[in-house]
Amino acid sequence: MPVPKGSTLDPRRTRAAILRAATALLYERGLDGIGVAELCTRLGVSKETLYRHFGTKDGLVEAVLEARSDRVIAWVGQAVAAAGDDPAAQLAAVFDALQQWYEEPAFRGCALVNAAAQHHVPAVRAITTRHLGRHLALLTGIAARAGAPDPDLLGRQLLMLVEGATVVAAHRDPRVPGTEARAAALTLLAAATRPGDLA
Amino acid sequence: MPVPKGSTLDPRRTRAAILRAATALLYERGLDGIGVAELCTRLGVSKETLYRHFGTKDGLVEAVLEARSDRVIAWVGQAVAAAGDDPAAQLAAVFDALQQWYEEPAFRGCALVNAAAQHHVPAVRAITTRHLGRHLALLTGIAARAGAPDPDLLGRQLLMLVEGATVVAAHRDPRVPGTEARAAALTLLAAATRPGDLA
DNA sequence: GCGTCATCGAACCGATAGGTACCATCTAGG
DNA sequence: CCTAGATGGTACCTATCGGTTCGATGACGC
Repeated sequence: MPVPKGSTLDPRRTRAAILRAATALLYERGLDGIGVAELCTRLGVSKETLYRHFGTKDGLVEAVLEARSDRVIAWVGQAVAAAGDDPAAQLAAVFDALQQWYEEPAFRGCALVNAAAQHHVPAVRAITTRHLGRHLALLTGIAARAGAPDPDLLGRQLLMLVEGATVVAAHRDPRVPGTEARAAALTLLAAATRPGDLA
Repeated sequence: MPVPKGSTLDPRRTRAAILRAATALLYERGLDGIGVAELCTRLGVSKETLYRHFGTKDGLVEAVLEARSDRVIAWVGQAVAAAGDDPAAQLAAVFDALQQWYEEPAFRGCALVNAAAQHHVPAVRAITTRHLGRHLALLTGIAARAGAPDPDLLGRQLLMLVEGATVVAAHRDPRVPGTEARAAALTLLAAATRPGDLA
């Protein structure tokens, strides 16, 4: 039965629904781990609809990744905003949020970084690079507000902790990396803002 | 012409040659980015030979990853051994070696982590987890020799820096992460071994 | 020297992938 | 109401992939 009896028939809503459902499936199974056919049946969507909205599987993948990056950055940004004005508290909030993410049963590492490891295509790599850039900007902002003498440097070091914690959480015990990375991050922040003490 | 006129015909040597050449290709193109057919032509090896030695493409992949893990760990271990007895110098040597790696034109991130992101298969994940474990043991050893009160914790934090630097180097500027991660690592080490100063 | 074994090259196979075409059917807007 | 557009379902196409098989040929151990 084409067009089930009580359906909504709103292209934008359809597109958003596909995007949301496809995000989870592609993350869980991997970009090449699920075909368009199965994807469609799981989404409850016909191939024609999917291809009309996204043109190609790569188009869908890119849209999924863009949306995911937006969501992640917004999520971390909210955690920071909810942490008040103290830069150290904001930094701690970032890693607390990460730890919370790591403990989700579906956690499989950073979707963007994973995607770039799978599709060596420039488009995907560009999205991932941009994602890391946004993450970096967030961390650099915290470093700057904390009065670090070189906020860009400290921001990059913090980004390494974020990404490293994510990798370790994905491949080893996911219960501790966020917390332990948080401690490391706070140590780096303290050392940077008290230049007389160390190194 | 089967069996070219001046060839060596030594199974072990053939297997090793396949392994070595396949490692580079699979790393550069991705595990699913190159098929067995092209792999064989590039290797100058027939399909039958490849399948007789490795059984299946997954078998080849696993052998490649195992060998790569061995090589990487040995390489880092040598860098540590060459750095003398000072734990801080050993730690610095690790990140210097990493930085050197990042600057190779063919650098594409950690082959093991990339592989795990591509093949969600348990066998590959296990190899990657073991690889991280070996890396962790190395770092924990340095932490212990430095007199850190909780070498396991510091080791895991250092591992995060290693993996994070690798991710950042793969997706952003590869010229600085090693050096900057090295500085962060030394800061963590100093903070851990001087508990009175911070945190 | 002779048989065994390793190897190449090529043909071949079934499965599956991404993508297209067509049509029946339903909603949405006027 | 009635048309236009969105959708589901299905069949289909072509390319490619992993893997198998076979015969020809040469190296190597005995």
